[in-house]
Amino acid sequence: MAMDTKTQILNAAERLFAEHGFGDTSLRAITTEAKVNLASVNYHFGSKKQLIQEVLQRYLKVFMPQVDQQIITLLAKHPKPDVEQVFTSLVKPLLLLNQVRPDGTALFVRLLGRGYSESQGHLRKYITFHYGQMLKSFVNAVHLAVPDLSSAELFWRLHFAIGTFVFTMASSKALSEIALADYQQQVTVEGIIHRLMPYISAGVGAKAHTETQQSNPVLEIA
Amino acid sequence: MAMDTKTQILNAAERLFAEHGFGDTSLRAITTEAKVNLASVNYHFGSKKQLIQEVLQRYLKVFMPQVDQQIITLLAKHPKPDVEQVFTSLVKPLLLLNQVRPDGTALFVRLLGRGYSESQGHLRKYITFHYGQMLKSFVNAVHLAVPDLSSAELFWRLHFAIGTFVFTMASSKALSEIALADYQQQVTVEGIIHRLMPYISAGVGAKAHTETQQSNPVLEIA
DNA sequence: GCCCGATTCAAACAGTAGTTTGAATTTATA
DNA sequence: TATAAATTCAAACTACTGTTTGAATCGGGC
Repeated sequence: MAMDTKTQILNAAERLFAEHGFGDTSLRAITTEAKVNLASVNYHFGSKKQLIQEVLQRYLKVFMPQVDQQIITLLAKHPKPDVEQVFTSLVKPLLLLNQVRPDGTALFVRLLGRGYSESQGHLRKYITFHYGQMLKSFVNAVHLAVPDLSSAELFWRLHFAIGTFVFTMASSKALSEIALADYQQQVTVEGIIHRLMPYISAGVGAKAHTETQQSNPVLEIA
Repeated sequence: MAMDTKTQILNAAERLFAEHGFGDTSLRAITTEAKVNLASVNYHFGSKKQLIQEVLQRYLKVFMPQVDQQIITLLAKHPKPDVEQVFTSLVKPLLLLNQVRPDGTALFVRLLGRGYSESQGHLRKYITFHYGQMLKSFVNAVHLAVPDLSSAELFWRLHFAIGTFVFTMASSKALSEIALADYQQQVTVEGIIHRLMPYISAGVGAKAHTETQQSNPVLEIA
């Protein structure tokens, strides 16, 4: 059946993409793993680029509305949430992805990491375009938690947070291996996510340093 | 003269590597930019991989001893430094790289970002192998600043910090463009580095969360 | 049973990659 | 200046990429 082939491709692709990255995973590797013909990727998806999008979309369409829901619930209970509450509201939606696919949480966060590192902004634009409103709700919630930060400073802090998260997840396999070898720690993606929360929360919530410390005046624009 | 060709290749390579990444920069693009023959890369460097190493090595061999020096100086003055002091001791060595090459600081941090994201651990191993002792000094200094963290927790925190730094630097060009368009901020790499310090310091110094919160017992190893 | 659209398949295509070759040329040495 | 080594060069080589082609095959509706 047709749907089988399509799903087999998606499943094989996400595994290989997560492990080796998009650029270093060839369609031949995917179709071999999926036990389907090479041409079926272009038949069912049109191109490799669209395949990548559909791989991510399977998770994003579940994840983003869940986050939106969590933020609404959080703000209803705590109109002035603290930073850790806001970021922790990402955890449940992330763990829920294990119901989308076996090991879905780990796959998704690794794919996200790959996407951000490899796609020179394509993924950021894609998410902004398709989920712009939900993104804004989240940013606003963070701003409620750190009202003293300027919008510009918040922009930087959030991208620092994305960097922390995305890099850690993209490297999570290597890091887990080191942690096991050097510290006898058996690590799961879920464990890493929980470990990240205090770091990101403290970082985003840090008192802003002497703003515009060495920077030139910002005023040449009327 | 031979040295000219070699240097021209290094200069062209680092610029293109920093902008497009290692994988997406072809030797043909490098040799065209450097106005030298294609085969001269393999003649002078042996392979693309070795070229990448030499590009990084030009900075690492200056940067790492400088960091070592800074840490020694810091600990002499403050045997119990705080987190921000330790991380801020990276700033001067970073800025010094502008004397290695024009715009050297920006080039180096971007190359480092690319190296960490693209080379699946090769760069980490390379640095550990060649600069292991200096690395340990730095880690020890951080541990002095956050003595309450276990070694394992410190391991994670430091890799979170690397992630923050490396991702931000690899994306620095895109982020700067957004900051300019959306916030009329004229941003320099030096400015970003200073902006990172409070975030990273607060993150690494954050109180450890309920350690082994949901994790399974670690004890199946005798 | 036949037909038609959907799907699969092996094969080839066009483009790019890093690397190698061997002759031409430049540079240094004596 | 003659010789030998170092370097440059155009060209080809091998390998791999995503994509396309056109025929073979499959499945459901008449």
